[in-house]
Amino acid sequence: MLEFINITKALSDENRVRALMMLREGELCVCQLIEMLGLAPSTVSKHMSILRQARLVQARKEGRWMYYRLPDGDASPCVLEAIRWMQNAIADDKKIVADDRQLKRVCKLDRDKLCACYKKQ
Amino acid sequence: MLEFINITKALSDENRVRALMMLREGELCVCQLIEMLGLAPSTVSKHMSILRQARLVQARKEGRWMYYRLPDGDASPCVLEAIRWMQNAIADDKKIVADDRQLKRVCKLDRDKLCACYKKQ
DNA sequence: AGTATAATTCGTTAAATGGCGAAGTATGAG
DNA sequence: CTCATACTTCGCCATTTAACGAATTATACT
Repeated sequence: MLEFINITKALSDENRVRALMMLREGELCVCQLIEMLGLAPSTVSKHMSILRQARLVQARKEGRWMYYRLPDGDASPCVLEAIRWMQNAIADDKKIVADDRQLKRVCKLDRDKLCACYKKQ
Repeated sequence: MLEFINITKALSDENRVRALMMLREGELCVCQLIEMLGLAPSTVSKHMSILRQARLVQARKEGRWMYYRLPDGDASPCVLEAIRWMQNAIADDKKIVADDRQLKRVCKLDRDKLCACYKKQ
């Protein structure tokens, strides 16, 4: 029950759901997520830690960069079903489609431009 | 997206999830849900209206009694998938199993005893 | 008509949540 | 070693949420 409620709570915020959907094609680092979501770094970090606690994402640290990705196949059935349900439910959503397009552009930026998200403030 | 978030929000409260699970065997009236959840009538009513707004339950009024039930097969795929996921995820949960047992007892009480939930206060 | 009952709506309160910036941590570059 | 960078943690504020009791609505019973 606790696992289930943790997952539904994690999925009950639009920005977290958008972040999860952005990870469909593969891992992203936090500065890419900051750029995409348009939120403060601290806010994005908090969101990712909530997703991580719900086991909806896995994390990998490489040097200064933290990468988040969807869990692999050996994750709990509850988690895997949740992700499948989410993807089926909102893959065609307007905002998600727009994010998909935007993400392609963001992924082409080099690290300097990406991390310009910090300098914006 | 709005539909999806409404559903995840509705599912992110334990009492609402318990209520949904109690409806697996068929419809229940509000006083039965009050008895089962051990919450104030106004609180239960609010919970059911949230579930209803998310289309996770349907309602039927018969005289003074309001009955809630799970949606039938022609509900939206998003809703149906959510319910299936929930049931798979927590059918074996300790609290849910305890509720199942308790529900059998509550269903045997006659209306007078059931609606004693109002007199308790 | 008048009363009792089942449920909902309203108003309030305490706790949780999402947001931010400032401060802290850890890693790489000079 | 020192500094910049990528991220996280902390402390704060505004909003939302879950809970309750009181008041209200709707339906039956007498």
